[in-house]
Amino acid sequence: MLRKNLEILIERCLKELQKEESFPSFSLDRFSLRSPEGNNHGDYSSNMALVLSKEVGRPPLEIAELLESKLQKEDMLEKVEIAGPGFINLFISKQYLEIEIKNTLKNKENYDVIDIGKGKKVNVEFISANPTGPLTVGNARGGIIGNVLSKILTKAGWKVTKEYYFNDAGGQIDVLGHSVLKDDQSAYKGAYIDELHDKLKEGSAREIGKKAAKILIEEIKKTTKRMGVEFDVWTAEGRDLREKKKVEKIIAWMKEKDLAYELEGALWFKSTQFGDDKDRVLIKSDGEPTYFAVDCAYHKNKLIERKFDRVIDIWGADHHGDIPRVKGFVKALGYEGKLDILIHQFVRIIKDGQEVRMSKRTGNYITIDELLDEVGLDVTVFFFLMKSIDTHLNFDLNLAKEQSDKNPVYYIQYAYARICSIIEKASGIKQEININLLSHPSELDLIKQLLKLPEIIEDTAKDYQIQRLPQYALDLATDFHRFYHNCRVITEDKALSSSRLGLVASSKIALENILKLMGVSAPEKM
RNA sequence: GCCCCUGUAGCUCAAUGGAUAGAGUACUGGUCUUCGGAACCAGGGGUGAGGGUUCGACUCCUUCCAGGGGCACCA
Repeated sequence: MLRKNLEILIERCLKELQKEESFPSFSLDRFSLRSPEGNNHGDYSSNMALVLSKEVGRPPLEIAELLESKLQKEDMLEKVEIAGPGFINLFISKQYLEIEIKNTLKNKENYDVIDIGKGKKVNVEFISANPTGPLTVGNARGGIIGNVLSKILTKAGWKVTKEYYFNDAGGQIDVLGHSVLKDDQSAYKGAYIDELHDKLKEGSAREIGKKAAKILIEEIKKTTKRMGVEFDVWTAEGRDLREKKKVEKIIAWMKEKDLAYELEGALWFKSTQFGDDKDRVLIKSDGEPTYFAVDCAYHKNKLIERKFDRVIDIWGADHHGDIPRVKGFVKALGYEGKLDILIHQFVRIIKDGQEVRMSKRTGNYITIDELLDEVGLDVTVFFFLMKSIDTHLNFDLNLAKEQSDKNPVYYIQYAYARICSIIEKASGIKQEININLLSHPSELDLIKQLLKLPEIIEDTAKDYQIQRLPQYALDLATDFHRFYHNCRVITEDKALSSSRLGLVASSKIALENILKLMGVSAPEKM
């Protein structure tokens, strides 16, 4: 990996300087090594001279010069420049690019596999909507985020379990039963309630609620599959936690550790000891455990019983208030730092210029299935992925439908289809890169872009900023289209054709990988 | 009242504290058109307002303005 090898090289040079110039020692993660935006700032740029200036006690430019003198001797680099206030700009040599780009052809679709996870276990839990109705557009955002993160983490060397957690019993399911019966305690409305009403007639509200939930969870499974999500584990609150007495066990543990107390007939968890702004009820005065109590049992199950090294919960913005209590509990368990809770902001649906207030209680919502029917999976996925999860996004259905023809996702898929077509046409030509024959700027830009995919995966596995992926896919497609426009692949010159064809084959692997990571199809023809 | 998120180009959104704030779309003009034109190239437009931190701020701190969400013995 290009950036990784640069880091190793820089580290070596720093160590030499620590000896020769009696620099203090420092870890590399304090510096940035990034691909600068502007032209002529090199392929990678380091700010370390700027950062080190104060503690070394020398001006940035002087430190930069010392490093420059070391780095200049390296074969991996074509050129080292000092610029601006003290940036060290690195230009990668063509010889080194050749080694890396040939590796992509050798390792094929695995060229971007990295191992920062080191085979450790991570649990990604997402969507987790209760089976009281069909999944809505709001659930789609969480689904797409969770799915992509799971794929990224897998590529990055983690052993990933995708999990859906739902309620199969309790108050909400009783309400569902009443709704299906359409009695005076009914709450949910919609076409699916009417269907269930015709189907389920015999039994109490509780029994009917359970039956309805079972049917609905099967529908949810179909929908998630249609979204391209294959969950590994479906955890049911009643079946997997409450009936197995896991709630009682965690509460007994809390009492034993003096983390719970009784007040006004209820049992409370001392969450203020762990950073929450007030204590939280575990057992209500009617003797029933709260959702929070079950959630404690669930997190203990994930962290301790199933031994996940990292647990990621992906929640909607309406649950942000629950973070302190759940994190507080995990801290009490002694597993602080192993739980990441990701909050994504709401999706507001605009239809015919009007906001659709989504509510299962009013029967007013757009389902994922409707969205997929109208807009299609590729466009939907891309649309959500392009935005940071912190964005409050407006999803204008009319606009999405109207604009699906000019959606950027087609630009990327088109590059892929184009590549497939070239490769088919060039079936008799060898794919063999000779870097000395590739000298057009658009060829070298494309090569450097291809080599960035592992870095994209590493960064995203660490900071979860998934909007980086569509951004990269667009950049890559742009570099390919530009290359295509400037450099004819199939020519009289056999050696040149082979080199360019090798580059095309590399591009195919990269585009296919990034499209697959996002959950977008890679069509050979379109 | 308290807590979380957001405010960037006409619109939808990017930008690990870095250099001249970038894409798409829309608009204007151009290229090429025998490997797929759903292509390529060029242009105009800008960080909600004020203060602070520092070599350097869209980014961090603070005050204010505007919008969304949350503050249950619901789940």
